[in-house]
Amino acid sequence: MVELQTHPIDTVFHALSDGTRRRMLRELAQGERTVSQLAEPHDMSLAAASKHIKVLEGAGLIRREIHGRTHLCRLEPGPLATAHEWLTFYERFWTSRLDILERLLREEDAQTSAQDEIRKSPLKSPAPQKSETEPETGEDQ
Amino acid sequence: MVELQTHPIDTVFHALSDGTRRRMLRELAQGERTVSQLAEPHDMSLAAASKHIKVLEGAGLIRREIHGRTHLCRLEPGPLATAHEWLTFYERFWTSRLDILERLLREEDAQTSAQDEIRKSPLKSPAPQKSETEPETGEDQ
DNA sequence: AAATTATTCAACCGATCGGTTGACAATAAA
DNA sequence: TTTATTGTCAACCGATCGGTTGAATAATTT
Repeated sequence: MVELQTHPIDTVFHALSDGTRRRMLRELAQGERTVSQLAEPHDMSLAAASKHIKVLEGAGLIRREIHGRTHLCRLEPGPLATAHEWLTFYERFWTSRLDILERLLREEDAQTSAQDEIRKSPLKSPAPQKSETEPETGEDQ
Repeated sequence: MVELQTHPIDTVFHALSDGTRRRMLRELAQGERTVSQLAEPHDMSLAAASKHIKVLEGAGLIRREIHGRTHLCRLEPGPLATAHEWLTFYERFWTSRLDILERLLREEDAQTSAQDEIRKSPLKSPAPQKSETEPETGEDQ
């Protein structure tokens, strides 16, 4: 048993990296659900869904209460807050006006310097550079 | 080639689920870095680090500019903003006073109703229930 | 031209992932 | 007491993950 340290946030981000599990969280945002209620919309065996739920539970994203033969799950927002906080560290990179200006300058620089030698100067961008300043969709699930 | 749809945010959360990659992002928050600069602090082969960098690139979290034989990487905050936004949906669950009250009531209810029958009422919590209201560490990496 | 440096690629490895199936345990309903 | 219902468990499967090594590529230095 080696058990090399796995940071808790590893398991949170891992849990969130699966669409099925994200949909389950969305469902739980509406209120408590049993295991079979959570499983129902997903095209997979109950056992598979049960595993997903266990992953969410392992990440601390949900908690379950056992009432007789049914297990009631509810959202546990703590780890989501932690992940949110973690990402907030990078907020300045997508909000700061300075940074936007910086990026624009870099792109402009890339265009004008497309033909000159790239020898010692460590900040040129000769790559194809498709205009991608807008953040991607976000969407459901 | 089946290629079942993988949501972009899947790859973002997956990229973030690894400590090595999160440390690389932190490093890139300080400024641009070459592949070997990013690899250096990590106890693994350059090839392994290179793979991590490719994962980050695949998730759109970084972008690289090739200058001769060196690859300069820089942070691309868009996907981080997307993930942050995604998590923001759940913000009300960890901020709302109403929700805190709700949770407190639920815990109190659990204590007082520990001995009465749990038959038809769908909102009882008889589980051991260790007090966990505080969000976990957050920390570095 | 030869040697060094920066990086990727391809093949391989064991571990983990996401799914299946079939059996099982426990509760609830007939 | 029998029968359903709810959910887990264990074993298995192919795919992906995170790492290795050795070779290849490409640019720079000597």
